[in-house]
Amino acid sequence: MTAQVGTRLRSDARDNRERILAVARLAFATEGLDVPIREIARRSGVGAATVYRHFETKEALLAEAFAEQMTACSAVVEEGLAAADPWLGFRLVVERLMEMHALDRGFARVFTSQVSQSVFAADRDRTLRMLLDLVRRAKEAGPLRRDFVLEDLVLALMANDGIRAESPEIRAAASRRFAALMIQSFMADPVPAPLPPAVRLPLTRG
Amino acid sequence: MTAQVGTRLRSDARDNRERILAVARLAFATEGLDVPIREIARRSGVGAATVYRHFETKEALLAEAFAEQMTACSAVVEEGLAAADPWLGFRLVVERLMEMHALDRGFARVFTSQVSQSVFAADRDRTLRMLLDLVRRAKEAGPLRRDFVLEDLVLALMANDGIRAESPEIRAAASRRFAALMIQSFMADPVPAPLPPAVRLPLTRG
DNA sequence: AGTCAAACGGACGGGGTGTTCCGTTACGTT
DNA sequence: AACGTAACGGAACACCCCGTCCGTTTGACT
Repeated sequence: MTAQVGTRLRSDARDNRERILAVARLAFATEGLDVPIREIARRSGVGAATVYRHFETKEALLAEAFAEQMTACSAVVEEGLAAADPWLGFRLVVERLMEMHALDRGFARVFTSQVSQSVFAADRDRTLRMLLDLVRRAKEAGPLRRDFVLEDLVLALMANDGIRAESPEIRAAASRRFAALMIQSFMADPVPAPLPPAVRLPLTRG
Repeated sequence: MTAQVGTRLRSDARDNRERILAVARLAFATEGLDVPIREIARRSGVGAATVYRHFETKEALLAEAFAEQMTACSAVVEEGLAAADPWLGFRLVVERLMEMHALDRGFARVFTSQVSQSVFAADRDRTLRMLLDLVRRAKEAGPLRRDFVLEDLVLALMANDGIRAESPEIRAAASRRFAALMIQSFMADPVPAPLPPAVRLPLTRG
């Protein structure tokens, strides 16, 4: 059973727990969700059993590892809601969410995972529902196209997750340009705006 | 070693080879690249060794299975090049490529795979290079934004691959809407156009 | 220092995958 | 019909994964 948060842990246990979480966050962010538990244990300097003593299953570890990312998403949405101009707030949310997802492969994946039973679905849906108000206001204010639906943002986020690159830096750059393009497409009366720099993907050198 | 194409195969061998290819194409298209070779062998009614006798490695099987999809891509681009209006041609290419990728998870994945050594990279790059002319003409004609680069299409295709859904139908519908959005964002002087219907993704029911 | 339960980690079982070995089958030719 | 070989397929190999068991270590408290 997962150790209770309220329960006093032995000092070594508490240290191990936090070290495992830190290692897991980094590993999942940079390498994706399929990093083996054993590998996380190895990098944490513990045995595999110790990881399982602290986290019932791999999904439990994922849930805890991404908890702060999840709340960071909520924070971004709240920031967007607080903006004076709803369209600016909406843009900010799109840009920030996509950047977060670009910098954390693992989180991006679980955020858009389709499994409704997932531990993340509830939090994600709450975050997205908060956005509904911002969307409504951005439509009323004019700049957001009327036929935009929340699912379009989900679509854009899933699409953003599809962007792969050799390094987090390149992926972030590609994601920035992608976000700018998507925002263009969400505008009711688009005024062409300059885009972030294009990225050089490992394709035709021509 | 993979059986030579020119070499006369025994009738049963030839039958098996084509059955394996057909099964592999369907499996990779509907279930993705990680369908086990064993499973493909089982569905083909042969042993695993028989698959390996016809295809040196799994990647070789992938290459051959997606060969016709690869040429279909070239055909789409040529169709686009042949269009009288380069912008219409460009739109057609984007829409058709994205639809193809939405209907074939496996092909989508290998087409945008970053491994330059990949057997697909050469064909893909040749196809993309053909597009350069269409892009240039679409820019000169006016509708395509001047700061568009070919990498943006690759970006869009990778993004399209990120769209996941429960069924191929839903994925295709989502992809259609996504393609329309991307095309909007590629326009130099966007005139808001109606979008294909929104998709109901398994998220907030609100 | 002594004690004891909490915490640990190496080894294990069960399952999966790509690929190969080798004894068996069956096609095609005489 | 007989025969040689191309082709076959089940079993095996090597590797990796998740999750658990159990004998050993170690922190905390007296």
